[in-house]
Amino acid sequence: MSHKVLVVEDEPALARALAINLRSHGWEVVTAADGRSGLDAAATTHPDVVLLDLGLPDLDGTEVISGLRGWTSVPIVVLSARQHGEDKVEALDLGADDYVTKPFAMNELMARLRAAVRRAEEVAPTVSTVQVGGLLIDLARKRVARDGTDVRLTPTEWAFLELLARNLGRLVPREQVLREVWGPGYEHEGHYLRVYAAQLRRKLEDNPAHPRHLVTTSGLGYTLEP
Amino acid sequence: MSHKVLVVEDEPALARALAINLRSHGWEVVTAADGRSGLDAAATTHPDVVLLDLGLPDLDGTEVISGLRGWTSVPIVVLSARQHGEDKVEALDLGADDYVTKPFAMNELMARLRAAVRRAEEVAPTVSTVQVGGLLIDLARKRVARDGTDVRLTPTEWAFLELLARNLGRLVPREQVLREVWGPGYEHEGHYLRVYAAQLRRKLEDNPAHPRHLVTTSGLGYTLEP
DNA sequence: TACGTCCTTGACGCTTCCTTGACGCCCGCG
DNA sequence: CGCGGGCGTCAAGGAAGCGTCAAGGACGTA
Repeated sequence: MSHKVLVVEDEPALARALAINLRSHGWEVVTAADGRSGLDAAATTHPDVVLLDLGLPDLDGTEVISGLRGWTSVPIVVLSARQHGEDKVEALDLGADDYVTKPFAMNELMARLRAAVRRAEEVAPTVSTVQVGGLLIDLARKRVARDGTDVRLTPTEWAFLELLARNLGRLVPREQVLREVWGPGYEHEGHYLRVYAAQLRRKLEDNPAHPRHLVTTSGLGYTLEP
Repeated sequence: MSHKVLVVEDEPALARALAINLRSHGWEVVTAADGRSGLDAAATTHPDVVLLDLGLPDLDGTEVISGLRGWTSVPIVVLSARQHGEDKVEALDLGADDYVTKPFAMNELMARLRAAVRRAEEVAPTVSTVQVGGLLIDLARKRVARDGTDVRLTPTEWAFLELLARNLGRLVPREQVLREVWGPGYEHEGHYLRVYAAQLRRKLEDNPAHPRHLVTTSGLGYTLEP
């Protein structure tokens, strides 16, 4: 299956070249043009690896690394123009996984990204399938089985459930659900949440009136409880 | 088996010479005389490799490379009169796989084309045959047999089926089918999907009205079920 | 030129899904 | 004690997607 890389790079030409090359090698690519949006993108898209240029306009590269390391262990590959060892050491110390110096060969960069993802997966293998009670959620095939038999979900129901499954056990805020399932601009359509949470419960819960897995936290959001 | 090469070359004499030589070496050859028709041809004929002359009348060669890399990872071998490294680097960075400078030896060109195809097949190893129920799908020979007897498919039907077969058991999203079978820009032509899914079912399913192999998931896409 | 193959497009009926509205419940707060 | 906001439920309307048939029309070939 294909992996997702977040490219944080402020120079448009290089960002574009990287995106094209990565896509042609089967990566799913998300780009951000500065540190702050890079941190945001990492939080919302959950990439498998981050490719981070140290020379950003808004934040020092080390701040971005710290900002990521505060909450995620996603592998970080640093890209830098500086030849010398000083901030290489600093970056690696802060928690970066690898370091590539400009100019670089695209082949080498690809190899290092692949290696970073591979190492991370050895430590914590990617789950393409999530099990919750009698529920088996197959993220790759976009399917749910309840006690062994397939359950039919509509596209929107699936998008909702998938989002919760990817954040298993974590509370997903109302606004994030609305934004990621219905798109930006729907952050205040709270009614949708209630309708679709009810539909999912009817299809997935043993007792829809007293859900044990798809739990509401009033005023905040929803959680898929293991 | 024979591979298909798309030759994008504006100079008629050279295009003809290339076509003759390639055919005599067992290649199936499709030609295009400018960038735009080259992109079209790539989308409609699905070559195994593209041989691209950078000096085209209508588009910059780099635009052609980007246009291809937006949706396909077919290997690209660039042909150029310019001796020096600048646009070589640019072409390779944009996602070209190899670079040949004019004048060139036909032998060498052949070897590089073969190598490009070989590398591509190593990255995405070809399972040469897929069996689902009474269907035997031979990816290498581009053939389908149903209960032992050959079934005639049109090129488009084949492209559709091949895509599903290469993702056996996985859901292939509507947009991906449209993009990879009809080319970029056709992502919203949902009607094509219905027409061709029906044709394939008529030819391949025991009961076309209740398909057991070519299954559609409403709003999402199609799956070839083992 | 005539023919055959195949892609494209239109029309129609049917099913599925999204959206929206109405209503009742619970709970905190004035 | 009444009120309002967030939540859960049900149902209806319309929009979008799906399956099918068939008629142009482009293209290559006899």
